[in-house]
Amino acid sequence: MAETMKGLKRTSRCGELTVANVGQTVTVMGWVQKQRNKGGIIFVDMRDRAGLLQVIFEESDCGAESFAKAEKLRSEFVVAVVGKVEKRSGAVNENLSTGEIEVRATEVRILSEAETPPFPIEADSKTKEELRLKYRYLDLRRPDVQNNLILRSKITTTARTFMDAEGFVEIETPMLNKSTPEGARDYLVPSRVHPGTFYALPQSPQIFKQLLMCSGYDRYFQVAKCFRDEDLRADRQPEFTQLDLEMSFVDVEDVIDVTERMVKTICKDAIGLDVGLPIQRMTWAEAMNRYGSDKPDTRFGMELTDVSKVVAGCGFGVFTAALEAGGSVRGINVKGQAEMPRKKIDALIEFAKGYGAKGLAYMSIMPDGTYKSSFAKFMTEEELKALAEAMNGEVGDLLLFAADKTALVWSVLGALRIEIAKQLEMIDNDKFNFLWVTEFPLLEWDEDANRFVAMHHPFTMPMDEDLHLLDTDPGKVRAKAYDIVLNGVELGGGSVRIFQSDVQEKMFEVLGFTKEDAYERFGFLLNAFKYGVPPHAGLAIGLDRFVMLLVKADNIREVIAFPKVKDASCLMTEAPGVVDDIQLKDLQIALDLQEVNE
RNA sequence: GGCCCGGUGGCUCAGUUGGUUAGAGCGCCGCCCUGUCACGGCGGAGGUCGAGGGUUCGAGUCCCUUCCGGGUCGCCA
Repeated sequence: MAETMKGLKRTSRCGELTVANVGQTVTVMGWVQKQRNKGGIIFVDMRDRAGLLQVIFEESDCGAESFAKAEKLRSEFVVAVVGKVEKRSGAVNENLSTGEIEVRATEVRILSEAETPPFPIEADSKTKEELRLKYRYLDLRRPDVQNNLILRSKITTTARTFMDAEGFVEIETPMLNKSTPEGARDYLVPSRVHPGTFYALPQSPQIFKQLLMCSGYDRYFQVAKCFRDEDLRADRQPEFTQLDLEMSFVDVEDVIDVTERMVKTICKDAIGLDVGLPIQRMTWAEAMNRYGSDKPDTRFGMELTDVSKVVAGCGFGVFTAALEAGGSVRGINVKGQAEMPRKKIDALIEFAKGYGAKGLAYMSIMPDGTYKSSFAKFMTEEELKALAEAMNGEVGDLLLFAADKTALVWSVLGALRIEIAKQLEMIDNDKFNFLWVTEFPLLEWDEDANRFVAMHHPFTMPMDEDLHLLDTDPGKVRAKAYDIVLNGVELGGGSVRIFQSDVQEKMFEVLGFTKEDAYERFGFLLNAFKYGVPPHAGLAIGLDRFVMLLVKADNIREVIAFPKVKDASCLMTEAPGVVDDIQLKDLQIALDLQEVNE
């Protein structure tokens, strides 16, 4: 039934034609968006990745055979049309880029017929994501997803061009690697040739790019696919892409400089956004104290205030107990929300509990100047007044407090601050606030493992002025590590790497690795360092998140062609799947599946 | 693993304190229509209410279990 395109050659995309093409005879090919049959005249909207084009069929132009075919056209048929570009004699369609013109068909061929799709192929889809992902090949026809992927392609091209001009060499690193537990779970790939052994897919090209520095490539860049077998989120997929770079003979400033110029170039190219340089910087300590987060959203205020000193010795046991346990009491001031209904406050308390808070203390400054508070009866009028003043509380404000271990207080208020800002629509969606967060702690204490773990990774260089603390007070050591944050989302991060073996050994020691452990896992890197290693540093930017934020998508799946769903499966291919016994036998793998009950 | 939200014709949704034969818009199918573009007119088809069990005279609605999708905490060096 379907016809061939023999003898025809496409002359342009549907959406690319303009008034400049009027008078030309063109051949266009694409999908039928919509057919409108008026009887003696038929309008067909054709669609390709460039946009829509109206084709007009009249029997006097195209002959009886083509007219009969035009009558048969249904949505998503693939057609080739030969015709002449004309200025519309009817009304102009303001909504279309091709709205001033149309193609008067002289011939049509039906290259492929189509069943009615399970959901409409149109922008701003209202269809359930489940269905869209099952038929992703249809969903990918929709103009908004197409625009996202086309923009993504443009961004990687811009990044490559920029990095090339800056003297970076793009080098591919292996997908099949040795597993180095520590950090995220690895995706494992069994080896057939070496039964019982496994490759691991890379969580990042970290070690390889450091080795490339040892090998003298000086400046490395890669659009790198990475894999982490962890649970998904709206901005997290098990496989994702990083704009990954590493540089030799540099320090923090050099990496920040080249990165922010790359980011600026990409933003300008992709969406015409001017990013002012230098990008604002904030130390990790300042970010935590002001925003309760190491990736603060600076598009709105409502910053945290430490009131530990103000409430010290007050009569409210929840506050004093937290302080005695070495924690702190901090609050946020929700301006003008003194009258927030009890029900909404309770919901916020529940929200805080989700982050591990035992509760939230609140205090409203009423219009008559009195305080309505969950803890008023435990405090004197003077204490309440001092607290309100410390919070810059004015009439009409709602003050919310958390008291606990400081890390928990930060996390609770940091999350609460964002939740409230969303509820009260305090966030300007047109803003793109970039921020560098610097001077991260080198280590963090792992309660479960009862030891320090690297906050970034074990090759991160301590700050020069904190080096001496590595022996005496490792928890206080700050690292030459930096994250770039956009609108409260961690866009990327990196660090200066340790290149002196004595510092590296000390680091492993603090992490509780024996020399044998260290060599077992990273021997090739440590050995490489013996043969002349340049000081080096690098960074990686999450490409998927970057694109997501630039197109204002609300999840990362909108900028990935074939994403996985929450449980890391693919609704279209149904991956992961079971494999043949023959394949398993080849790999000498026996399954030992546990019944999942309880 | 925990918590929260959702699942009703192809799509998006409505469905009251449990009560006749489960509705709407869009889409789809047929006929008509020479300037439509959210085309229009006339007619029509299409539903195991995610699945299983229970309560009840009676369940889309209440209860239990389970599957699927989303958000989030844990997790993500």
